[in-house]
Amino acid sequence: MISWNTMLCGYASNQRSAAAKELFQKMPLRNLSAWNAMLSAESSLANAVAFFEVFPERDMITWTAMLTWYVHSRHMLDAERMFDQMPARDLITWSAMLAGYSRLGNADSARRVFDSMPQHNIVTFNEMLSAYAQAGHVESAEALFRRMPLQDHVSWNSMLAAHTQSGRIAEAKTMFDNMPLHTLVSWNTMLSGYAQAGHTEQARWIFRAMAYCSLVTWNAMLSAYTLFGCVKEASEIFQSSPAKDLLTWTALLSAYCQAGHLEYAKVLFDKMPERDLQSWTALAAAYARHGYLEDAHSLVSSMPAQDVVSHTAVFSALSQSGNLEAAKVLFDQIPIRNEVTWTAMVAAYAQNGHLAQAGRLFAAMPEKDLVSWRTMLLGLAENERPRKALEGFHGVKLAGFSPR
RNA sequence: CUAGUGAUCCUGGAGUCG
Repeated sequence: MISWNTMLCGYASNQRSAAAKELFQKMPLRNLSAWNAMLSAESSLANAVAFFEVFPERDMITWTAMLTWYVHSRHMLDAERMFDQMPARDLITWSAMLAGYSRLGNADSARRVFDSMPQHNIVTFNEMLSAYAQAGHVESAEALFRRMPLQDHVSWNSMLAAHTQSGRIAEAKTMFDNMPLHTLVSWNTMLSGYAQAGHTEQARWIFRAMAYCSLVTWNAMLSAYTLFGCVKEASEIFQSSPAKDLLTWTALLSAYCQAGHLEYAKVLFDKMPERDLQSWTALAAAYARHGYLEDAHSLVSSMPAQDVVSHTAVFSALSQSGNLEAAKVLFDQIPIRNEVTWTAMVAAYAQNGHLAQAGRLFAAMPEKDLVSWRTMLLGLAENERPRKALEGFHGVKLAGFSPR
């Protein structure tokens, strides 16, 4: 029984869901542990939901595994629903919820969960740390890092990533040099930190210096090139990488898209062994950005699902095409909007000289970030409203951003 | 650090300026 379950988990961690299913069905008898392992090994949220429905019995692990499916799919409302419905919760259940808000960069909700949970352990501290990092609150992350009762390699790596992801590459380097232990993740973090900061040479150097690497390493090196439109180098990395996953393919796809090689992009897209929302969006956005709005629309309508990003990608291309009327119509039609969507609409109004409309929309935005402020202020400045722009500049500080 | 199921760290898609 134990060895069956061990094999099942092996498939689960290799994402070999079909093999897991086959094994599960061949098992002479299946206990609850086997069912739970199979739940985690499912291939998609939809399959997991269906499988969860047919469980003969459920324990806390079953519920938490299902909740984790929702968390990984970023469906926090469903996760909350699970959390409320389940008969009992333990620290891991709480921790899974915290992880969900952490990934979304929602530091307030994360903090609320963190403060409500019955106890803390190293994992929950790490999750809260990472929530601050994700939200860009590096100082809070540092404070927590120092305050935690002990730090393990995950804490160090999270803190390291907090620095690289906020562009503090010098601090990251110092931290890296002073860490008690370097794991593969630490190396990968530094590699992609240099890559994102545009220090491609340094990234390359690390890549060569690494004794062991993983698919993540290859993908990080790939995106060091795709980020800056180096199609040639990117495809060389792609060719030489020993394994490829969805991220590998999508990274190369977006390199082609960025460089405007739409025909290559399409060929690659058709060759991809699997696609998800992000790969669909990359191609659709490229079509839209290069003026092929029809193709973008037809691609989008054949997509299996849509989210804020895919909607916004097509919308923002339309809003930049000069057709303000069509943009207004689409803006109202989009089922989900976020600050990016709103900002695109504000920019479109401003660029067409409709400052009053832009201002009204800006005031009505549910969330404003630094980019939205900059868009509004530059809109005012470019339309020769220096005084209003200055007033707005004051508002940026009031909103708690540091203006640049 | 070494025997079975659930939680935390690194890689891909959209907006402004650059």
